[in-house]
Amino acid sequence: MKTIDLSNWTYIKDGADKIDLDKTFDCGQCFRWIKIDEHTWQGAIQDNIYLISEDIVSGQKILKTTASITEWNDIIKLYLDLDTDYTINVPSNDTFAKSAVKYGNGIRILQQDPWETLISFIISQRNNIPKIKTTISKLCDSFGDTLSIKIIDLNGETKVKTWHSFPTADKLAELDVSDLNGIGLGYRDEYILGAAKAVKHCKINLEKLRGTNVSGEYAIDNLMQLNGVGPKVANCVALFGLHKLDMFPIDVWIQRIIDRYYSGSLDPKVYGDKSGVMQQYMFYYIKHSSGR
DNA sequence: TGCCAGGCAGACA
DNA sequence: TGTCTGCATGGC
Repeated sequence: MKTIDLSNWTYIKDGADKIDLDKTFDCGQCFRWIKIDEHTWQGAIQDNIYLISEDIVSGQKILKTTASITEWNDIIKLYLDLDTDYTINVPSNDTFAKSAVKYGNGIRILQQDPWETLISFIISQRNNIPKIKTTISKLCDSFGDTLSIKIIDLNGETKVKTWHSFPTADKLAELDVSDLNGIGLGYRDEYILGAAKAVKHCKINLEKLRGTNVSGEYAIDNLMQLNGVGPKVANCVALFGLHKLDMFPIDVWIQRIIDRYYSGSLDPKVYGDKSGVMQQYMFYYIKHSSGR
């Protein structure tokens, strides 16, 4: 059983100024990270639970984590994408994009599990973010493996908490539509089962699509072979699950921006090979600022 | 109570 | 090829 000792944090200075945890975990790219206090987020990476927190020490921003320094360097730093340069050259007359970059600064595009991302964004269609989170949580509680974590608090008292992993493709592929009643998937239930069977039977290989030698366009063509996966969901999976940072999902919010600020037409290529980062800045900006 | 949500598939012209 | 419509569910 994994133990989290809240009196034993690992302190990280390197890269701390590159990330804003609130923006990163609350910008709509992931749905299972939970804010447990003013500065701390809890989530799972590769079925291990971690806490990550922000703090100020001697006037300098630092990160604190319950992970070991080895886990940080080998797993979490990569997951948070802290080694990637997010510099974007914005055209000088593109005032909306400039504002979005400033407002969204600190968002990192997480290197999430492709399978979880695929199912999460199939669920996302015609749903709002609170509903997406509720539905995914029910799916995990019903069909994920139960993980137990021992938490030692600051008083030395031990509590055991349970957590459910994201259900595997093999697990979901065994199910019938009726098994998904009560999850709240609505008409998406058959899309989920179809995707699970496609992955189980190797009709689509998400790990292969994740390869750096595979283009975003090729990945999207493959993803759209799945019933229930259209251009928007495929772009989100490519960006958030396959880490194709040049993909630019166009949802109702981005389309609203394009209509309002770009006279109905915007070529994401103007933002270079990090246009997906720009897309997320714009999405966060329009949803959270008074500019909406 | 009614509106709407990080869309999609299928029908139709 | 482009446009239109129905779709399950629940948060607000």
